[in-house]
Amino acid sequence: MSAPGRPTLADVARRAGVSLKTASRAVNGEYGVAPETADRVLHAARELGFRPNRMARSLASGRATAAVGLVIAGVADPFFSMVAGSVENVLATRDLQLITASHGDDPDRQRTLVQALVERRVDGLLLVPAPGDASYLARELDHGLVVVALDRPLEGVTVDTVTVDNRSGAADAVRQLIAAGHRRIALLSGDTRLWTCRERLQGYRTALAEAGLGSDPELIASSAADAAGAQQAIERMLRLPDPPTAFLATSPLPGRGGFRAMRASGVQLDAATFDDVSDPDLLSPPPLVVQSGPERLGALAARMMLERLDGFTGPARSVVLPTTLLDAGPAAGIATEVTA
Amino acid sequence: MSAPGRPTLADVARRAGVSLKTASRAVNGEYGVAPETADRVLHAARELGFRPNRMARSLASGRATAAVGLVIAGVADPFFSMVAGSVENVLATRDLQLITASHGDDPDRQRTLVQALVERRVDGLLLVPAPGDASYLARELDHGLVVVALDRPLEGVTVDTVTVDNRSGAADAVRQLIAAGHRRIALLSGDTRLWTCRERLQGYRTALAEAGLGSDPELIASSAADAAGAQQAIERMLRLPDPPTAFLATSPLPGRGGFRAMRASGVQLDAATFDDVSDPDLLSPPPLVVQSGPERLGALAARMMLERLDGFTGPARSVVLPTTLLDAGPAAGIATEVTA
DNA sequence: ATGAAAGCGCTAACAG
DNA sequence: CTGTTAGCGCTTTCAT
Repeated sequence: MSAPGRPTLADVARRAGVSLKTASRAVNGEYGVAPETADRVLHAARELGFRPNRMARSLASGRATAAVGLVIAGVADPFFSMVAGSVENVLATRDLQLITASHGDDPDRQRTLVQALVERRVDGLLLVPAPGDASYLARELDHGLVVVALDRPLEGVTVDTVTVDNRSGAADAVRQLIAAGHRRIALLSGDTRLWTCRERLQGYRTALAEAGLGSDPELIASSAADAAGAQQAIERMLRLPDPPTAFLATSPLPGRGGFRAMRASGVQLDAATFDDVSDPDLLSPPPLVVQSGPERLGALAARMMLERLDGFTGPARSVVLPTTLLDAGPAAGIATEVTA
Repeated sequence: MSAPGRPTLADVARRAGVSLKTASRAVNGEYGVAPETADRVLHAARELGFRPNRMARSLASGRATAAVGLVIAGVADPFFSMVAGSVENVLATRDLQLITASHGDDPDRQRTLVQALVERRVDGLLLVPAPGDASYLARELDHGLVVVALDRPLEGVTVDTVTVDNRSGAADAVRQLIAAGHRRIALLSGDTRLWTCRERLQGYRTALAEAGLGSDPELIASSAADAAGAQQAIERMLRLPDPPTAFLATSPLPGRGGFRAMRASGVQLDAATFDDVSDPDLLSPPPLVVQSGPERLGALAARMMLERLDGFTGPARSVVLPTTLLDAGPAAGIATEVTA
């Protein structure tokens, strides 16, 4: 009985007895409309339930769409959802809408998503790059697309980038474990196609080398991207003649797997893990947490994007943020046991 | 040196030496184009880096925008991010883009967001309603907007809704605590403006009443929406002459607060909590977890929306899903202590 | 202060 | 098989 499609501005104009242009002016609150006329138009609009069509608007005006795309590995992942949250907060200050999409670290999927967003003419693209070449973006950049990479660098094109110093973060954590007396430190790595994981592995190796401890391949589980895989890996390592006394997990999931392994086998290890954002202090023993700071990453990337949208045209900037080492509870307790 | 704006279909047509319409057909892979001509057009498109403007497309064709809005309390919240993830998965099967936005339980903000999404002409709206009246949606429904509410009912309009049986979930958890011997069970409630929290409170009361245990106001902390508040509340309760021996938290955050309180005061309580999605089994003691199942909620709501988009026009449906009670580890241990 | 005409980038009818 | 003419809903010129 209703819904003959949505009312258009023409409908509003007709109902108010004015021209299309006058209605447009009134609705947009522009100058040059008699207060009384404007009132009449606004009234008509309200009665009709008029909602301007933003697509038509930006098509006609050539102005921006006021939407930005956020392409991440996975929305459901707490780390990335925190990134999304902080991005949203920054964007909301400018009434920019967020179109989110996940590529699940699949480069082809990423390409598809980027294309879809370009076809929607988003003003900008915030990207947590999937592994692999992304030089196809060059063409979009040429056509004026603003792209900011975050958490990982983008391969194949040069754009504003904000990452964290993963190597130092991992190295610091390992150094602290070594200082606590550990000599056999396992590494539970997430997907090694990921730049972040590879960097963290480097940091791990560096810190071990510094201390004159070679890195034992048997203590490196590089295919333990999920909790179950990591758990098995640790359980296997615990059966070694010279088992680990501590571990570093390059992502939260393997870290949790490590804790499960401890639980299942009744052994206590000192733990260090990256980016565990859900109350790591309630775990026992409380792990060392290397924090990338997802909110900080997202907020900074979003701000860099806003600067570009505001007209900044300098060369691509690259920001490398330091990680924060959170000691969820001193690891000393276990450590002394080990050294004793 | 490049970027004279994006190439349009007209540019492609000109370069390929064909008419606009032919170019359109070729680009869209429609019938009725000589293979050789199509090839020429596609080539031109590729060279120019042509990307169809979807806004123009849907404006001209009157077809849908292939975008749906997801308005939730907060993207950064793990529960809602899991909802978002499952929604995205379902929508991806139809190449629908997701525009996400958070209202932070502010009804005004929700209204603003809904309006913005309507102005973008999203095909549908998935909504975790903020508290308060939303009858303004009636007008949009009239104009053909498809709305599906999830996790909470929408006040003021009748739309497809998918929620869970919060009362039974809470009651079941409390019953189990009672069965384990507890008589003094605290309630840590999140924001009581929220329907879910109020329902859970009801369930809590019901289960206590069933067992002939009145609900003691001193054991109900209804302003403990965050972890810190809940922690303080529990710590206060522990100083009561007759302190609680267990608690039920209506949301994950208060639940975590409860665990912090236990830790800080060195007291062990049996715990039950709603929707703690991050390895509750690693907490000690492992809590009972009442699971709303965010993925299930999101996926079902998304599917209901797809049915509507596919033309289903029946009356509004309301699905109430059962919760799942996850026993992260038998609570019996502590319970026997209590009853002994 | 208001309006008529043209056009944004594309598709939808109809022709040829 | 291909092209022409409208027109989507809105904003621009440029008049009046």
